Amino acid sequence: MANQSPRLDQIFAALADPTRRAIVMRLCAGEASVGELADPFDMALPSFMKHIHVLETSGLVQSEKAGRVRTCRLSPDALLGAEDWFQQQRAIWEARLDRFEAYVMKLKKEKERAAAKRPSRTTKRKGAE
Amino acid sequence: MANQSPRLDQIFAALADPTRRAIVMRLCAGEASVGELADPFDMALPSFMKHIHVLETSGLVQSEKAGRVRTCRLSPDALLGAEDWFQQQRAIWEARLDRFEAYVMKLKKEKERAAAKRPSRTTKRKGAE
DNA sequence: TCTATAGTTAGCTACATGGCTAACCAATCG
DNA sequence: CGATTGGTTAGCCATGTAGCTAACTATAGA
Repeated sequence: MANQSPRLDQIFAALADPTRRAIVMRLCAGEASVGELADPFDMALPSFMKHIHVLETSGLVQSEKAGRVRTCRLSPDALLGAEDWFQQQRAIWEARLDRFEAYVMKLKKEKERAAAKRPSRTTKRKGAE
Repeated sequence: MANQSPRLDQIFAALADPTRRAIVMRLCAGEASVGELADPFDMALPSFMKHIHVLETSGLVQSEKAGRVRTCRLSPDALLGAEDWFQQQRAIWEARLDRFEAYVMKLKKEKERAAAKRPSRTTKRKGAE
């Protein structure tokens, strides 16, 4: 099953912060330096750097330093990994809904057959879950 | 833009914990009581209840009490909301890739035209980003 | 070389999180 | 009624997180 994945932990934890989500959104539009990224935020640089670091250890962002400027870019693989998790859950959920629907249909069929046998009785029932 | 959404904060924060992800996965397969949910975990009930509460305030899970048993179910809307966020980011990312690819194609065309003009020069260049 | 720029390191505070125990309701069941 | 079960409340503790300032390093530009 392997869903104890510390990678997912880190990715979701990283995305739980609006500042960090904003950084990711910004980087979706293309790479940028730390300074450029930090500019819109009313926050001291060291605080901001911590966010960058969290994003980096989660694998969502990569960066490299050239001269005195560090350029950050998105690592789309990590984003896809998290998206996959949702899709898996949705698949399971939808499979369950299908099964449930099938069950309801079966009930309905049975009810109809019963109604055909003794058509006088009103086919009313509550609590179909 | 509205991506300061505290709802997303809470959803991602909720999913950052492996215990809570496991609960969500379990609930994808159908509703369950607190006791049933807690059973697989080696954790005191009050600690476990905190996780349930986090999931509930994030909107991922709903629950109601009948008699002395509380039954939990998944609220698929919240999950979809988070999934949407990824899809939006991916859309932006892919649009950028398209633009970038178009840009590379343009460069290539230009290079070819240049090469046609003076075919002697070797068309070698590094660092196209 | 001097200065300004772009990050970085260190170290602090306040608060949130995840876990525990102990004690406490409130429905069931015998 | 009395005991059991299923959950809840209260309160404690250790650790993690988000922010800050101050001081430092290292490159780029004048």
